[in-house]
Amino acid sequence: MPRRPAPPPHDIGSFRGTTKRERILRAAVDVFAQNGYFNAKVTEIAKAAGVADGTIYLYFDGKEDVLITIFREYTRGYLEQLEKKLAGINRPEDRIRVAIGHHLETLGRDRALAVVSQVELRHSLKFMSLLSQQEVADYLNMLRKIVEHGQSEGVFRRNLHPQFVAKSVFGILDEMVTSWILSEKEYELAEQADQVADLVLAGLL
Amino acid sequence: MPRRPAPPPHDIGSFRGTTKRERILRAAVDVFAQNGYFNAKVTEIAKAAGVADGTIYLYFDGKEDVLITIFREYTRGYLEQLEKKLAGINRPEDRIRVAIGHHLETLGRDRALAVVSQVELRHSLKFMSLLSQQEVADYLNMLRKIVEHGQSEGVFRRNLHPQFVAKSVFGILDEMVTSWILSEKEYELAEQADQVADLVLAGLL
Amino acid sequence: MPRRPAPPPHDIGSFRGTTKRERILRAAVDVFAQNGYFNAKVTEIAKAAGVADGTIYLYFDGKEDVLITIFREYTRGYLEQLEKKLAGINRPEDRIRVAIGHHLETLGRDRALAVVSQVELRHSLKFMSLLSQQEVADYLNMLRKIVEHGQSEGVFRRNLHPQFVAKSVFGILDEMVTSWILSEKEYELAEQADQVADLVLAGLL
Amino acid sequence: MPRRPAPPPHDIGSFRGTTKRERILRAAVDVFAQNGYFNAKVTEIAKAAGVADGTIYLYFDGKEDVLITIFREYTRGYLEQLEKKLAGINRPEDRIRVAIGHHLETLGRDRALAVVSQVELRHSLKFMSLLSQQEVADYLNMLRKIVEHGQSEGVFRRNLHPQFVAKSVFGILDEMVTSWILSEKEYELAEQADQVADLVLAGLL
DNA sequence: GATGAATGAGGATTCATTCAT
DNA sequence: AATGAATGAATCCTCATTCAT
Repeated sequence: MPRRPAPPPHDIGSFRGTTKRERILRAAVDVFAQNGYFNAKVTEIAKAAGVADGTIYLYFDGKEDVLITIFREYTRGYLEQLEKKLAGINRPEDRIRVAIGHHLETLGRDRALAVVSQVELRHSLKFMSLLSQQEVADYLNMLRKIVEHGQSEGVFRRNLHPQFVAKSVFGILDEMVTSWILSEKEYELAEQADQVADLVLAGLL
Repeated sequence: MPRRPAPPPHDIGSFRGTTKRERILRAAVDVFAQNGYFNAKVTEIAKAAGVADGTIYLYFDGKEDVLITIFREYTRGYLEQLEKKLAGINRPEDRIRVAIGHHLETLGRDRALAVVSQVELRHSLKFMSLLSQQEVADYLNMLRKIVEHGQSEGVFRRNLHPQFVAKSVFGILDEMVTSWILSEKEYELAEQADQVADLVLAGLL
Repeated sequence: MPRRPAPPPHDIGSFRGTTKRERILRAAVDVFAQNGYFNAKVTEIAKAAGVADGTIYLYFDGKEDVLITIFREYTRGYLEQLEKKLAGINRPEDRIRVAIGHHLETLGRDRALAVVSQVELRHSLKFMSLLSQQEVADYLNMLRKIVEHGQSEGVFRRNLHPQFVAKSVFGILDEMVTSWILSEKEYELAEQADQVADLVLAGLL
Repeated sequence: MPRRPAPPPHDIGSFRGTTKRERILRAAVDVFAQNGYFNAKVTEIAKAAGVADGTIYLYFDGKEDVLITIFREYTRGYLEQLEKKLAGINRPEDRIRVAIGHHLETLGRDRALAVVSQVELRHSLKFMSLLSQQEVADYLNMLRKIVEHGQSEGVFRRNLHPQFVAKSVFGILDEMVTSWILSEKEYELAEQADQVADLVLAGLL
């Protein structure tokens, strides 16, 4: 197994750096978003990144590894930042609002990344299983703990299963993002944060 | 002169018939669910359907048309049945519960179809756009009208945008289905209908 | 595993038929002889056979399988014919002469096949092992039995190991063929049969 | 201005030295023997030699040049040593025995070199032609002269063509070496020297 | 209508070689 | 002299689609 350059330590989630590795990842996000994973040609990614085709294989095992890496590094950064934001917040309602806001702000900032997240990362059952095992599970756990905390504080209703609520919140957010990338109207995704939080907290009634 | 046999009129949504066309659609659902759309080979679908490769092209324009047809015919049957179920129901809360139950029951009944619905139909932005334009829009409209009706009756809170609520409900249901197909545990999807309805109706607080 | 058309039963060793399978094998012999196995492009074989690239994969598992098949079918035919020729011959010296003649006549008749046999089939240790296990072993066994018969008849010296003699005869013949394909002079390979037999039978002294 | 360092004069045939050039040649013999010439990667040779990939190109024109060099330098050493061994020997039978012994001892001593010699050096017609023109021809000439000497002394039969006998002896030896490297049994190649000589000298009868 | 043998465009990947350091 | 990251040409194989039967 050929050694390869180690991933750079501090630019997680942004891919904005100028190392070849970062340029490849960023180019891949754009090309995947444009054409879809299966229709994306490695040559296109290379061209978009300004490197030779073969260079991609110095940094990644192949096309699929590029996609997985995008997801892994993006998710890691996403979760780290969310934890930081939650650090000083104690009221369960506020914690839910922060999580909701973070989700919509982060994806609303980068449409190509959102497309990859909502569409390309889900192109097969095998791939979805892979991802839902680790990273998505971590995210759902964070949401679940917020709910549990709210329930133990007596702020949230206790007859709802926390894991179920976590999935529901994720489902709503997920649909908002998908709807946004498919929408022909231009609007700020993050604008919907309050509405989502209101619905989740107060219900329909 | 018609290029191909017209679709039969009355077996929509089931694919259980024994015409070649139906057998192809059913086989395609299974093969797409098994391997994913891109990895599914036309030959495999033909073999599973018990027809020759070329026969598929007598009934469909190609592989993609098969997938689109699955979606179209499935969705049409789905919506027709939902409308029937809603026919005698008047209370907005009950109407929501019926819609939620229908969603989870229908997909919970056929895992392969659920996989195609949750995974394969979303494999590209172009495809998602196509579908969300018409059929998904119809479904969201039905949900929206239920919400509007509830609001005009004074049963539902009026400060929530009906379209937004419709998308949220869809998002929750969607996540429940996805979570179900990815789950290693065996459980009945429809069991979650009440929990979903409770959350939607009463909120977290 | 896709079924593939069964090999035709009666034209073993010649490849002169006009089925696609035979045309591919014959074309492969020529292209391998011309450029060497590793430098031979599948496209070239297809073009030489007058079929599309993909057609080769209907009949063979790949480039390597084509080479193996050439060897297998050629050798089978070779051994069958040798057995027939030996059928009516009883004197050990004559049997040796027939075997020697058969070897040189068969390869001397088809230079491209001789090149494949002497060069391309030996391009790797793994490949040589594969081939020497079965087919070459069969050939050596035939030669060995001729020697054993001669020894038991009291015609051949008994202090030589029959397997060793078989290998020696094979080695001499092999070198004559190789030398012939490398030679710039044009001569009939089969002309050397008597000389080889003389040397083998009478030795240098 | 010379493009590369001149080959060192005195370590011919051994490659055991510790100059980079020698280490590369020795590593190449091992890697070629292991994987075959075409499957051998330059990177592997470099790693085995403990040098950088690019360094190989300071000493050789490329992968093929490495293989040719191995052959050239090995053969030169082989022939020089054989000449020395023959220096004091006069009887034709003994001279033949010495040549046979030298062949089997030299290759029997280094299996990797034997593999390269029997397999890798013969991977293409073009390559075989190249080699048979010069070095192999020299070797055959040596053997031929031994035979001619024996004939003029009246020790060997005169009705055999000396060049033909030389090729035959070479063919037998070649087959013994090939058989040895393919054999699963462990045995000393040189043990067969007497048997070969016996057969060559006395024939089957 | 049905068949399935045949097609051939298309693309991920490899690896010998280069050259700036 | 030595390095090894980068290059990019080269090719085997896949598989959706066609069409003669």
